[in-house]
Amino acid sequence: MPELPEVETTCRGISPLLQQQTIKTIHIYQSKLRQPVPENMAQLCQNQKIQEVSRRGKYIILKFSQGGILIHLGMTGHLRVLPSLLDRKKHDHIDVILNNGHVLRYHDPRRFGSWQWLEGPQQLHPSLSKLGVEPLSAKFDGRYLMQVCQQKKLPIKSAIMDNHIVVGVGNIYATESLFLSGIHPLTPAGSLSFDQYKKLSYEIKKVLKKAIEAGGTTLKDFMNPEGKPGYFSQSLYVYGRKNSPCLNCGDIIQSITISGRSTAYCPTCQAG
DNA sequence: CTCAGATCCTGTGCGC
DNA sequence: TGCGCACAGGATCTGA
Repeated sequence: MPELPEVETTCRGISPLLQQQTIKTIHIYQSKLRQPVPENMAQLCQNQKIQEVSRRGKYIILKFSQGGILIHLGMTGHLRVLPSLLDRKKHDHIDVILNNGHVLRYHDPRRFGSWQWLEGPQQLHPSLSKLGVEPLSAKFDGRYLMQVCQQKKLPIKSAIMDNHIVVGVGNIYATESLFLSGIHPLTPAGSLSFDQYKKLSYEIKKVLKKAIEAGGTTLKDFMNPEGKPGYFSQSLYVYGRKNSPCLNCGDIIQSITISGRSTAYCPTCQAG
């Protein structure tokens, strides 16, 4: 389940292997992803030179001199650069073959990901145009969070998971950052104190940065077929710990459903 | 406008 | 041991 840190790690991992490389051809074995891969994707990408590999929210962008590819890993997507075309496995859906023989391989069992062609100014693409601020940017702080949550009655957890407000905060890190902030996930978004907005934005940044740092150790694996990049055995305080004792106070971790997502919290540490 | 819920997909892990 | 089912969740759409 790639969240922002995993996507960032993927981006950093594949970037040096793709930069300035030219695409020879693309093999699309399965085009039925979350939305169909454009039929002319391979054609559009042929002989294109990858100028830059970047991330926006949970999207990875391969930029050409004109146009580019917009990749989302969905729930179970992986990108890996391999030395050759050998050893294709089940659920390997797309291969981008470079002139140097290396292969950027997309693997995605659940096919929740997407590959879109990017045309014209990036920021105008429908998938990018409405995205909120980057959580690790200076724009994301207590003041911003307070401003965008004003008058909102939906749970604060739903608000910080809303792409239009802030990108890249999925269920795991939303759950964790609320615990670390001592805020109950059902608290109406508009009713936090300024100190709570500050604390929450700070904890979101902190938990994401920590995860990215942990991911740095797996960067070398992006060129290793046997490696397992992108997933961190990070210590989680509440996520997935339903009915276990709180690591802070010993109370039993509860779980509720918010917007269809399981949400663990400590009734004592997150009372208010 | 605001917000909740359904939808897409398949591997995993649980109970019986 | 094996079967069946609930569950996992990001983005997008629908409808109250």
